[in-house]
Amino acid sequence: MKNILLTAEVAAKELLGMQLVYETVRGRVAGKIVETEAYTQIDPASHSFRGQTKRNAPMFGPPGTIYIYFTYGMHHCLNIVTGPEGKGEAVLIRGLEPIEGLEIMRSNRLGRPDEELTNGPAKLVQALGVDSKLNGQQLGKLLILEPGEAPQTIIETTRIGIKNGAEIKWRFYVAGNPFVSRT
DNA sequence: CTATTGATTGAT
DNA sequence: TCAATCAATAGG
Repeated sequence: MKNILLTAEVAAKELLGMQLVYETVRGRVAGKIVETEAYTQIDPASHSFRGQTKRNAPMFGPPGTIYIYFTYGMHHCLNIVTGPEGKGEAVLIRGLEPIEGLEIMRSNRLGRPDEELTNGPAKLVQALGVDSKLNGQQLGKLLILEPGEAPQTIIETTRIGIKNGAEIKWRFYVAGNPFVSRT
């Protein structure tokens, strides 16, 4: 898994087009990654900016560590740790194109049309049915990264929902894909 | 645009 | 201890 050994900024682009697969008791749920954001320790918007704490400890783990955090009192977001262990870098997964397990995703997000199953960081966590029990675990067991086709055009722009570091263009998405959270 | 919701953080 | 903040979403 060479891609997650790279710095977060590069890995975020490499992850676009790859498949995220979650093995559940109800079946396989999978989607293509179409939107990501990079966060590093020198980045004022990153959870790791002020050093390691109990909450962000998984970000300082080895590459391929899963970091799932709880925010706004109601949402979970999924990150994949990149770079060497101890660097505090990760890539936030913001958008997925559903591939497998559509029935499971729909049941996890009742009342939502298919286009709104996975077009946002907290939405895709809910659709996959990912549990905070995975926080701190390694990729490759329940949650798996599988190779895919690199997208033709990648758009680079500013990240969403942050104040500090807002000018840094570390949001990446597949041009024209309907499962990108915003345009 | 606002309400929602609770853990985390930094200031008293 | 208390108040502000927060990598978001849904509904009007």
